[in-house]
Amino acid sequence: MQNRKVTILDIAERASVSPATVSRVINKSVVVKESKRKVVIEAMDELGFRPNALARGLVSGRSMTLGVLTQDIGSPLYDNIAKGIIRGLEGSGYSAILVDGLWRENRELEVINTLLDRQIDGLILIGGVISEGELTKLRKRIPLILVGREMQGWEDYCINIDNFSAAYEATKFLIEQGHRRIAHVKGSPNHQDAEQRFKGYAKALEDSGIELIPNLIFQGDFFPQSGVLAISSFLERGDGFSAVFAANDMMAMGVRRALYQRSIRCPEDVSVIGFDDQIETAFLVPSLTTMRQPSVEMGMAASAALLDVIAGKPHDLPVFKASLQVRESTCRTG
Amino acid sequence: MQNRKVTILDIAERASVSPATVSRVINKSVVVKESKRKVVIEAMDELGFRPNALARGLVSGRSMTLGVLTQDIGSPLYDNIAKGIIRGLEGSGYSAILVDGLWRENRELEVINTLLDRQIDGLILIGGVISEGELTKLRKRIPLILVGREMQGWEDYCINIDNFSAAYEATKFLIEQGHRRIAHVKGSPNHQDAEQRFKGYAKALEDSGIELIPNLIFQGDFFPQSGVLAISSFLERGDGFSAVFAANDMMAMGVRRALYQRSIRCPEDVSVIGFDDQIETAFLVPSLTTMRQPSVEMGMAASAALLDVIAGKPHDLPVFKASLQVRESTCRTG
DNA sequence: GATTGAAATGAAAAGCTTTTCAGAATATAC
DNA sequence: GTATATTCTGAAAAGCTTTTCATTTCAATC
Repeated sequence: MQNRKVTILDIAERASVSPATVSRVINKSVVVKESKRKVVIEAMDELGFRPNALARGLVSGRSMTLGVLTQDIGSPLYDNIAKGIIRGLEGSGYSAILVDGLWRENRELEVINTLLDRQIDGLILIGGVISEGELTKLRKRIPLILVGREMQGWEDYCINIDNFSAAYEATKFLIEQGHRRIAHVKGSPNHQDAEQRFKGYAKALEDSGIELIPNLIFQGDFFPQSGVLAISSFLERGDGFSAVFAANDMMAMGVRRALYQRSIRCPEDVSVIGFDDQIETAFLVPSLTTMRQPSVEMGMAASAALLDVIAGKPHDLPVFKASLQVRESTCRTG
Repeated sequence: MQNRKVTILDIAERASVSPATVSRVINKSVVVKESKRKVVIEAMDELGFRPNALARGLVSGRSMTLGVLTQDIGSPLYDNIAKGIIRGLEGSGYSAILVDGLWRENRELEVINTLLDRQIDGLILIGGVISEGELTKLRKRIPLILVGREMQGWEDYCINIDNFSAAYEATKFLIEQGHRRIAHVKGSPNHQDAEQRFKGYAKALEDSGIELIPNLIFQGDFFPQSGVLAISSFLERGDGFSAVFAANDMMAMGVRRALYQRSIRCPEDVSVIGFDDQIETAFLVPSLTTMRQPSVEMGMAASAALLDVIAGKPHDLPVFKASLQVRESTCRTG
């Protein structure tokens, strides 16, 4: 490790100017005479000077750091949102600290505190189970954007697709294909999007005069295995079904797998529809019909909006819509 | 936003002690008399004091922040490594800034500089294409761990599976199953692991006295689509094959998909083997035979090692081995 | 050439904490 | 009760930059 870091004072000395002037050159905050500017730049190059972000943040009050709270790194949807967020920061001078909350409120609050300690300038929450009360407190302290989650009266700062409508549309699509007995694999309990998707499913059935059969609802957890278990459960209980709507693609894969193991053909015997449109879904056999969620774009919108909020500029959020990707895993029935 | 942040001075005043004493209470660096300690703690609680990490980092020289350079957020393997890294930091007081290098050396060096500006205490590189020269410079400046990449003479700081041997084993497995014409879908050019996997494949053929057929090698990019293109290419060129070894699972899915579209059965007509063992692979139809890579564990080992290096303690890296997961996509031939 | 105003610059403070050093308080030994 | 060693504590410096404020420099005007 090298001896001592080169500071703005070293530059000042070498360029025979005051530290203040060096700072002005770096930040272009005030014009400095070209001759001095040049000699300062040279000095910086020669000494390989890089300003200390900690010191800058301390005095300026802007750390140029954003906090991003995701819930579970490695989950395809959230990773894509995070990717969009980080991509959207490119060229802005901001960096993101990524932490995960593991869908536990305590943990979420704890890691948010470590972010606040680091004097982040803004915060993006992806999903999560923090209570509205805590969120209200939080948003008073720091510029905040919510992705994949909604909050009453805070719509201008939430980025989400309408999960209810999207699930409604997915279910409606199955109904239009002639399906009457449509099973549903729910996402994790307490996940807002999972709840909304379930409600959209239920409403679509209701609007079509189809009775909702509790035996055809399975409480999953967004992992593929729960799709497998769901099929076991449905079959065991004996209520027939010709279609399954899974609250995400991974569970749909599990469903598909379980059908295959029991020699139930997809889509001829049972149609399967997923949610999210993970990149792999188009390559499955059969390829998966699913509701696409523009996750990367949503992430990018989140960071763009947050930067505007921080800068005190007006921001507007694009409306994101889920779109049905009809592929091979669904077909007309009866 | 609230008026002014509460500082250590406010606490000092309220507790009628010096700021130094407050600092000592916070850091437990020196014992302070119990009576004072108590009153300081009370003052902190009442005022909701949280120390400013920027100021701490500036004076102490330790930012308690690590940099993590991944290449492409959203890639299953790397996300799992990142997950392991972040998970491994839990309870250590360290946070991670995650940046992506997009497999472009320029970009990688640039984002590393922004990390260094933030006075990170250590750096983990996941994959990447930074030249060995630059790496050598870098490791003199800052504690460094490489994951998913190797460097001559720097083995103590690299965490990786032996991609060559793993690919050798995968190919050997196919050969033992009676396959002679084994195609290979390569990973992205310049990716070290992709190269190694190809070499392992080639060596296994050679050791078994099987000629390597250039027409049965396809240059992929780790995305599923290249698996599809690979099959087109193989078939077009007319050299028959009974097995395909894809350098990762996503390409294997593409391969599987393309076979299906041409009514080539898997595994009866063509066996397919992947690499990485993404969570979904066990649920595919047919489930995918693949080389498992313990990605999360590798990430956790990386942060554990880095923390040791930073602390000046000796560290030792576990050896990670890929393990073949035999599933349904492969079978005996001939 | 003196005067005025604008532009450029420097000195010093500020931002918040840790750490050093010296001094005060307390305990121990005689 | 004094001398000595120990334990605590506070003042001040240090860490590196930005920002304020005052001053200097310079160009423009009369």
